[in-house]
Amino acid sequence: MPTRRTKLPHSFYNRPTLQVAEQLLGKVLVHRTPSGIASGMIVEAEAYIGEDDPACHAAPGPTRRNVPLYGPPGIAYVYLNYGIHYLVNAVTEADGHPAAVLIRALAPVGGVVLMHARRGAHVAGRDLCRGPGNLTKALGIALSENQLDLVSSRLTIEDCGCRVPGVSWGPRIGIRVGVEHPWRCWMTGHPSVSGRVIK
DNA sequence: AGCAAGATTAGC
DNA sequence: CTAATCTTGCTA
Repeated sequence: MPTRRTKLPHSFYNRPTLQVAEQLLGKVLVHRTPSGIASGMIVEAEAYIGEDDPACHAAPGPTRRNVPLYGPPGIAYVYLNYGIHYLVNAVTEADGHPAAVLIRALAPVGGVVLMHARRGAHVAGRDLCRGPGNLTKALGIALSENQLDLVSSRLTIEDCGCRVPGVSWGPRIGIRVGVEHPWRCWMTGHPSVSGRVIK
């Protein structure tokens, strides 16, 4: 019998963001579209916490773009980065407290054929959802998925009962401010973790 | 109104 | 190393 998958409840996200980030590792991000269902296990995530975190989108205060961060936990925050890539976050902590976990990499679980169709047939399996912009493309996540409820919408995060063998922590990558916080976590040694070095 | 920078990626 | 491409927030 396959392990029963259960959607993570809102209470899962209504906790300190670092704790949510670590516990999201091993969980499965699922997107159901008319084209089919695609899913992947989260292997890398970063925490962005409050207006005092210079790298958090909430740093300038509330704006039209970052309003989801100020809303209730368990909601998706999707935005366009560099004008090209969509990045997906899970909003955390109590309503009114802006914080979120950025999903940076997945290990493909289901819908691999669909992922190849979206990303290109030449892409290696371990690279299909490697990197925050790549995984949204593979799962078909765009601005239309912004503010979806991760508990009850077509975009969900589920617990498959997977055990995480090891977790590593380090500085967040791809940012120029806030690098002093070791708020990036990943499954130690997993091949789908984005290991890009930023100068 | 104009401009620089940004939680990235692919290609040369 | 650099282009691609668009929203935000600051300056004028």
